Amino acid sequence: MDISSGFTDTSSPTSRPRVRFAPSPTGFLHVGSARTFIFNWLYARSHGGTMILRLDDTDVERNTEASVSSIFDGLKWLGLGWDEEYKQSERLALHRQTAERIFQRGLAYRDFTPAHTGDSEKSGAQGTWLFNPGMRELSPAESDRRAAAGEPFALRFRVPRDGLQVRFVDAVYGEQAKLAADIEDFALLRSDGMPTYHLASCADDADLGISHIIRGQDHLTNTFKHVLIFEAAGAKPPQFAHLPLLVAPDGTKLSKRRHGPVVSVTTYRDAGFLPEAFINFLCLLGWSPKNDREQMSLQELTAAFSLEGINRANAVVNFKEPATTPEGTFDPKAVWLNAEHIRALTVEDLSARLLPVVCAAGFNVEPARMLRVTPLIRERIKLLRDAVTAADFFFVDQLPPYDSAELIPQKGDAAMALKVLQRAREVLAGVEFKHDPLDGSLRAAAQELAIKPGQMFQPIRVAVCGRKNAPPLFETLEVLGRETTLARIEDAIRKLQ
RNA sequence: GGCGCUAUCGUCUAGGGGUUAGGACGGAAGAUUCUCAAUCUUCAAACCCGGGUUCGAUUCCCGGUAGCGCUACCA
Repeated sequence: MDISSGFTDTSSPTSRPRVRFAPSPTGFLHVGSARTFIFNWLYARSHGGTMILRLDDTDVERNTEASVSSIFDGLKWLGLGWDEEYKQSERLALHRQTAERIFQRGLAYRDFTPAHTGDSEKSGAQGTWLFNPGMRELSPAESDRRAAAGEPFALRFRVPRDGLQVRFVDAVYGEQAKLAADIEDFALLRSDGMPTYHLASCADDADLGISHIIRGQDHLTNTFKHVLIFEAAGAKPPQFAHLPLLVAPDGTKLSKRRHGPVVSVTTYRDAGFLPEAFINFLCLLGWSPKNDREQMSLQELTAAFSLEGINRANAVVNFKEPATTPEGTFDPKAVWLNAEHIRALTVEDLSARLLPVVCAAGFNVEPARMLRVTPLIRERIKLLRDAVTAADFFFVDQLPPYDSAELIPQKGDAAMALKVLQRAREVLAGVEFKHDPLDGSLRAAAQELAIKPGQMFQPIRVAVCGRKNAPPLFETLEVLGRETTLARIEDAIRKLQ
């Protein structure tokens, strides 16, 4: 008889799914984990379900507090939140009870073999890797005797060795089947009594009433073991949905060691990504709304999300391998999406997000001023950080030094630049500092000097901005004001003389 | 090695027995413009290979190849 699950969806249409994100605190939150969190969250929200955060911290050796706070930092930035929170290390009693129940049913056995020291004899004689010979067949009496004598043991699942097929249906990968004979007698309890990931995870999933397990595809083959555990523990396995993995351009799975900080969520935060843009980007990796939509708000994503839209092939996060320049390393699509989301923000909202970034860069900026500058740079920045270089001249008293040759307009010379600036000084002393009057008077001045408007504007632009590429001139002058403008033109004239 | 999964432009993807194989990012060219952006237009760019099935396969099946995953008293 086959052990199977998931062939029928017994959940009624009205039942609320319960999903969980279960990171193990052994490192920072990386982008693949973030995407798993997001997909779970989206599924829960789009079905009126419950999102659960569970720290899978059964590996005492490798867990760190720093990792816990790093994961919370990342999740907090995403801003999605969750409904319930658990820590596996606080649920050990449940895990042991579950192990005991499985053992009592004869579906697990004690393995007194000393813990493996390494990868040793895995590829040895065929079949021997499946279990430790001798232990599986130990008589109950002998097993009890050695246990009573205090001999340490690991508890192993007694995987059926007949022709049994373990089956489940994956919402993404379809029907899955595997011969139990190809599954090793995996451990449930370590010799120190601590549960393994497989046991703790299944025991908790059952106990917490998890209805859908949405996780990385690296767990696809583990799921056969999990189905075995659920059944042995007398629990109905939940629905499964495995997500294609996020990989680096070289095809290998993302790792900080190999690929650097681009795999950490906080790197995106610190570079000035909008969380909603980052979420949008991650959603497009391995999932598609199938309608050519790309830029989507969280509401739109929630409405569009479905397990059917998830595809099966690994997705490359297309960052540049040598993580040299911070901005140049990100996937160009992520950067583009961020720019799209920036433009979708109201000026007030964008301004409020820009302010702390600019202040953190060392500029002393009033909120009111930021609000006036924001419309001038919003189409010129892709990451929030870009505001620092795009708008610096609005925030300083003294312009940083620039080459006076920059003041010379196209097809002109220093004499023309000087003439332009001197005329501009006169004009700007009298005109009202509003877009239209500035436009009109400066164009008129160009005509008087018999030069093109561009030749008139460029020296002024460089004089007030300190560089050639900048926001539109009249709006810029408006924000800068007469005093600053005239002072900077004065400086420019001095540079030319 | 064993077992499992996957394969459409450089990247993310849509599609699906008969299509000019669609979109997006990035790239190139052009338009617009006071510079830069933004915007608009255009262009280049893909069905891994081999067998079947079929009137017809990129699509369905099988095999190969490649990549990835699991194969721990890690998760």
